Amino acid sequence: MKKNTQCDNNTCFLCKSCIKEWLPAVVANKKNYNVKKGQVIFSEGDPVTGIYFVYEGNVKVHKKWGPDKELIIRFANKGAIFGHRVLGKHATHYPISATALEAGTICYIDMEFFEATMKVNPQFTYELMLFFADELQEAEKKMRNLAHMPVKGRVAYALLTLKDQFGINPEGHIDIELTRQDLASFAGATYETVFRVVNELIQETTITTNGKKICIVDNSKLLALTEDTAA
Amino acid sequence: MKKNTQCDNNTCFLCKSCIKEWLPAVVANKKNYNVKKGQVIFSEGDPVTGIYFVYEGNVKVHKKWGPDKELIIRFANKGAIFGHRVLGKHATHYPISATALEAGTICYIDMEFFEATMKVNPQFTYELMLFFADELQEAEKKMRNLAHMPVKGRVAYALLTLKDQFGINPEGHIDIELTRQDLASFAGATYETVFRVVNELIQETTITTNGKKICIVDNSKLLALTEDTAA
DNA sequence: TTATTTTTATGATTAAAATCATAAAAATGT
DNA sequence: ACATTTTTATGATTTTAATCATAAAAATAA
Repeated sequence: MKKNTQCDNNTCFLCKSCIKEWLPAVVANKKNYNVKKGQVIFSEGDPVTGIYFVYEGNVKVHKKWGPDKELIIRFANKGAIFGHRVLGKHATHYPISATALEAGTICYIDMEFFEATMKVNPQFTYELMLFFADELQEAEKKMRNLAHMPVKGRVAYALLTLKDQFGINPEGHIDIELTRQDLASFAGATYETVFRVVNELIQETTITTNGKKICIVDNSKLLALTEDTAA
Repeated sequence: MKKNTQCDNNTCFLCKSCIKEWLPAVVANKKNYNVKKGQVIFSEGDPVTGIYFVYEGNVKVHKKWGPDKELIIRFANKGAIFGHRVLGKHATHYPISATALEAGTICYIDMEFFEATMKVNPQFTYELMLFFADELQEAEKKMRNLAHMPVKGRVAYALLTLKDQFGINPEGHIDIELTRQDLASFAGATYETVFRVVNELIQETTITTNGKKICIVDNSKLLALTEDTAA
């Protein structure tokens, strides 16, 4: 990984949540890397060495199944931590992969320093714990959806999640561009099925698309599709 | 809830992870309740008032879908915490339900005291964070399984998980008795499908059953069914 | 700027699992 | 001990979504 662009030490979850006196230590220990589109940052099964933050760009966190299937667990955008599942007791290898969706800059903190950070910053550890609790809630909802919600609902849910995380840009579309395959992997379905479902949503004027750009026209319709009363 | 059996203040995650000096405060603030089989401890959507631990018995944590479907997220057995997802930022209502699988005793800690406990016990908060990280890893694996693994693999995975959590009793079977419906809800499939899959597993002498008792005969076969090379 | 790879597009077919229907057995409450 | 509810059992049918097949368009690399 090329090493040049430096982060501003004021963007990521770590810099924002640790006590100010600790920042010089962070600066001394952090390593910034430039990543290019499609670059694999770490891969499922790699031995754990540290934890990452996004400074610029977007990263997908995914878990593979067989040679050509995967589920995208979440996206990490500006400021977000990733690779943190390795904090658990028996975590010696990354249980997931992380891949850059576009060119950007990431920040790497080795485990040793990260653990010192937690010891010195109980408030940070507390915030991390709260963050995990939120992620767990989200994960549980997603599990339930994968088990019981039809694909159309899951695609609707995926779009709403993307809107929440990335927002709507001035042109009115969700501010991230994913391939249909990535959208499918995020919704937990195949490319073909998601392709068809997206077409349906367009037909019903629930959304409009322009290449990879997606615009939510009828939010309440999407929302309705995620209800357990829909089906 | 009836209130009689008292816990020994030495079993649950809280009592074991907080500093000893804090125990009297715990004892003063805890509330023990006896629950009977099938009793709903709290229900999805109820306003949050506190956090729970299991002293005796087993509890299922589940999330509903429609009027008659659910996904069992996990089981809480002796010592385990449950209801803890409410720690997240915007958590004012329980995102899941908890139901006793058998008669037992639970311990209730109100949120205010639980938050004080975390403030006073950074080590406890740290352990909680690690526990969450582990749960997240497990949740991600389960999501991936629900998205891509066939039902047979998911049932195999469920049985292995149950074995890990509850162990094998002297008679040689997994030390928890679930209805087929609960096993199905845990695997994220319907009763009928799981019923058939269990029959297949019996035919192939991978497992044997005796009513609700399940005995794993060929662990490696079950394990193989959970591999992404199986399908 | 041409070649190669990736992404989108779409129909046809198959497979997996859910749904529907019904009955017997077991467990539980009174 | 009997009535009621829950759980197990199993076949038939339907639905959903995955798989297979193929081609065009778009993006990227040489």
